Amino acid sequence: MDVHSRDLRYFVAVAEELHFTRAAERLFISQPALSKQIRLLEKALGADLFERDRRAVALTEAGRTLLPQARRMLEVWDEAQAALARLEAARGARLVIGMSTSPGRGGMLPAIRSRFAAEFPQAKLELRQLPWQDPTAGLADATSDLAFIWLPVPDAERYRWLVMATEPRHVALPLGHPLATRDTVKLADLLDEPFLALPESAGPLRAYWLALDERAERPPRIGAVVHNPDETYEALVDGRGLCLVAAGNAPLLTRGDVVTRPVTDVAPSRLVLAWRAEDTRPLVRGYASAAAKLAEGRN
Amino acid sequence: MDVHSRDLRYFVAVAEELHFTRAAERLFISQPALSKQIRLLEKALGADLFERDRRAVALTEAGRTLLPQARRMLEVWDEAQAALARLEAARGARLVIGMSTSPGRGGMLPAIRSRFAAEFPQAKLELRQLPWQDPTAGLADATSDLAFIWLPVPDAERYRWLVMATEPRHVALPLGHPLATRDTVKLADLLDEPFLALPESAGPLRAYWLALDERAERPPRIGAVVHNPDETYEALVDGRGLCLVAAGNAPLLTRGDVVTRPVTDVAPSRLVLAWRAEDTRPLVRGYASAAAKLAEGRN
DNA sequence: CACGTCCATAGCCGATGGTTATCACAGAAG
DNA sequence: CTTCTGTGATAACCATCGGCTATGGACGTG
Repeated sequence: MDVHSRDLRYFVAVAEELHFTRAAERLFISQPALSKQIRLLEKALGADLFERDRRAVALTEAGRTLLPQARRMLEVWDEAQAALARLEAARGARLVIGMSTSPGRGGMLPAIRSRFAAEFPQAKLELRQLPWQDPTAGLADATSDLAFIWLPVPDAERYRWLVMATEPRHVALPLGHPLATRDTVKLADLLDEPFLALPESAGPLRAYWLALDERAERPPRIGAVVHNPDETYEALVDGRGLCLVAAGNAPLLTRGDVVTRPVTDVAPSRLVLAWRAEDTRPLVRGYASAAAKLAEGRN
Repeated sequence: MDVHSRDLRYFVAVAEELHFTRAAERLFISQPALSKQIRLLEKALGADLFERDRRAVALTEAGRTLLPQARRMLEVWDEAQAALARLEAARGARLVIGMSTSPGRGGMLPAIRSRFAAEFPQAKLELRQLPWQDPTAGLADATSDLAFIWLPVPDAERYRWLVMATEPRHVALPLGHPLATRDTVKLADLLDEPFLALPESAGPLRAYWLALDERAERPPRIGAVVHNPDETYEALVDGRGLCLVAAGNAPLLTRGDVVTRPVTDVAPSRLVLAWRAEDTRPLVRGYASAAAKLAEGRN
């Protein structure tokens, strides 16, 4: 009998959560899909793996027998992929990491690099800053292999990602602005102000940083379109508008006559490490999993 | 990235044969299907596994890296299934082995039993002789879990099997029959004789033992319909007809006034151990693989 | 008793994994 | 040189699989 490693992942997830709905969430699939797959696995094995007792899910003896074996299968496969990744690395493979804004945030980038290098010492990494016309920082046109970008990602089903930071959004203003005297502001305070906007090509991300969804019927005035941190800084001190910015990106703008203030009633922003869904090269996954271990440690 | 163990089996087969067509045969799939799956695996891994050089197929470095890991994955899965099978056995699971005729053949049955018992000491085996109305010896109605039967199996896609013996066919005759003086006979010698036939319900198997395909335009005369070895023996000594019989089954009939003679120009018969394709219970597979090891040893 | 929680079922749909038929090409044979 | 043979790749097609949403039914709980 054959198995799909996916089904083993599903099984392990349910065995760990002992809760189908939660396990399904963790696996990013629907609960019925998970139920069905587990049922099919049980049918294929000819043995029940879980005892569903209306209110509780428990492993059967067969489930307890299978669990360590399933984990081992998954480990062996991980190891196989790592071996292939090391081979790629040894052949001089190079990974291009794109970013929309420097991830900064207390050495996140070097921390990932060192974890990654520990496993794939020979792999080469190349970092690229990309202008904001491309909200995927080079993933879309495959000039980057992975990218640090902001949700929402356009064409979301084409990508996979890992949330690296969830941060409140601030508003950036020139020092002389009346709101600069406040400690915090509300979105309502900003609705009549001109905004700096991302280029049209940024799609839903442009809307997101203009808080379009949250400003109800009040369309924003666009003071300027900006393509990188420097342009943004200049537009701010010029008084051409203000803009929302992730708390962690505030340092990029507050270098002289610009300050940022928390906006207390907008949804926080999420910085993610993303890659193309169809790009299953082990080295790419290797970088992602180095980042995942780090993100885990931080949470 | 996920894998299907089937794809790993395919990969290992090609790596061992270094020949797609032969590997496909071994895997019981078509060559294009195999080519496609290997291509997809390579694509998913982002690395070529084979170098196809028109006349030769060779492993790439990535292929050589993956091969031992793939084997290990498959081993771990085998072990997982064996563990589940042992669990089933420990719970008192019972396997029913049906047979159309006693397999005999120098202790094949005890040999399989002892191999099987070595791995699953607690499993119970039950042997059943079934009359010839059912050419699947109880598989069709699930009263048997595995069965020793003869090809061709009706509804072939519902079953899987393992060839346990390939044997020339003899003709069984009463001692006084004119052909009994010959050492061997040809099918042509038999075309005008009345034949003992399996019941209609035996389907293609009835046709097979009447050699319908091989007698061209000469339909057989049916002397009697027989349902088990005893009936057959009696019909033979009664002179109601003669019949083809696998060499290994000759001892069942040659107990007194019946002899058998090789028929030199009919295709040999194949005795198989069969089970239902959808029955993937590890214990069933365990019995089959005990039989497989034995069959290997014999060939 | 009404409600919420949670797993199962039903119906639907695109992707996957198989099939057969055919191609393109290399080497062997004539 | 042409033809035949063996091999892997490609194309077109089809059933099954793995996902989704919507809904059901059996509990505990307020």
